[in-house]
Amino acid sequence: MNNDALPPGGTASSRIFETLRQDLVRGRFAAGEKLAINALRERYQVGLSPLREALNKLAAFGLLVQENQRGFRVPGLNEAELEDIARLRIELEGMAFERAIVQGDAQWEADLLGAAHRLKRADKTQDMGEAWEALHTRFHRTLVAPCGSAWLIRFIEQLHDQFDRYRRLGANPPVIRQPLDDQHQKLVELALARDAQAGRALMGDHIRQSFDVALAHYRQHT
Amino acid sequence: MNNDALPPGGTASSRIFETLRQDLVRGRFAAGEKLAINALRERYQVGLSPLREALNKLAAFGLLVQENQRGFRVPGLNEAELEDIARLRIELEGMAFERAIVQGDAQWEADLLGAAHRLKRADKTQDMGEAWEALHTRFHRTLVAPCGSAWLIRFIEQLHDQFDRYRRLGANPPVIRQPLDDQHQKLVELALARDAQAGRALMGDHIRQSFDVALAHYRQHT
DNA sequence: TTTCATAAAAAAATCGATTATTTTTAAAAG
DNA sequence: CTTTTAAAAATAATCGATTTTTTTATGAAA
Repeated sequence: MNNDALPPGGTASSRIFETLRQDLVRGRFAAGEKLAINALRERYQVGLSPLREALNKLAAFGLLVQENQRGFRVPGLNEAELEDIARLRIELEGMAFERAIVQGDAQWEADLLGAAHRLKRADKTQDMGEAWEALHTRFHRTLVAPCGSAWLIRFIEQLHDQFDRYRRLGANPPVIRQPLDDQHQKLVELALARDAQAGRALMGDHIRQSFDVALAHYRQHT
Repeated sequence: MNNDALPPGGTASSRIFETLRQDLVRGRFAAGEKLAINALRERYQVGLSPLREALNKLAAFGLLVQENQRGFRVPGLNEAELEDIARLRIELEGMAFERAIVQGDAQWEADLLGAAHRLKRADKTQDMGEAWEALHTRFHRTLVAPCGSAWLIRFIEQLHDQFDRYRRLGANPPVIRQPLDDQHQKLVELALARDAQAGRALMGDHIRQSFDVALAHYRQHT
């Protein structure tokens, strides 16, 4: 049975792109794995042209590695790169959150509270599934949304996808999640208090803690 | 006569990608222009499949805008975005140069001197053509090369392409170039002196000055 | 055995044609 | 006139087949 039907709407190319992006971030493909294009065609029930267009785009975003004349493969994982990604996240998301705290308006405060609330509810009720993941992504997106830089947001989201490849290597039981969730709450408080300096600092701490978790997952995984 | 033959080597897709990337940065397409795929096919003498793969990749890098079901267009230009790009360049290239100064080895020092020398010679002898542009790009790439972060370099190069769309809107006569070229020289000196702080600061100044030039070009252009 | 060359198979890349969607044109209705 | 509708044209997206290149398999020579 085919459990990989694509979402409706848009072009075949854009749908297979988004589906593959998520599957890559979720670790449905092994790190370093060579992608068999024909198998993908089969699995996702999609034509060759839209599939190749999506693969090319994913390679441009760094979610695949493209080698001329020898197709596409899933990028490998390694500790040094995880450090690189985390370090850059600290810089970029710290910068973005600081700017957001300065520039965000009342609507942003409301959005933040909403996103944080939905995430917190999912923390308790759900089993850390994809629903939680989607809310978590949205929460972090909201934190930096009014930073005023489209390019900064673009880079941050790219790094998030990369980071999540490591973070999602293992499960996050409540014991692990608790301190991170508390930080989410405090990030909102600092945003509402308009404390840009402290906000940036806490964002750094938060990413460092997530890094520790992701690193542990990575080490256990290998 | 067809003056747009593609460079040899690699796949058709990779060649048309690189050619289009350069043509976009060089401003051979008007900002906001809708790309007529069939015209491109003709102009660059390339098949539809590799062409579309290249366009998809360029869109992922932000050098094109893709709209589902209505093809590709060249992104527009506007002052706010130029500011955004410059501001991010200051942060990211400043960060990268600072790290490079700390981490770069003797080979880097030699590379820097070489790249600076070739650029300086081109300043005097050439007419600011593509040869100079290539050396200028290489010089800036060398400055940050040993920063230790592949992702940082990736983002910096993306921003460079974007920035150059503005900078190359107009010509840079020697009068304009002189202070910028002097800064190139001083950047090398600070690198050799291992003054990371001052290096970062000067990199910021340099980008700010380039921004002024690019902004002037942009305003004159519209 | 190992190395090298060659043939066969597999996979990647490309092509040309088809299908689907949007845009333009032109005519009809208000 | 302006707006609406329908048809035609143009363009984008996709498909299936072909070509090119790489990888694997096979056997001969060192």
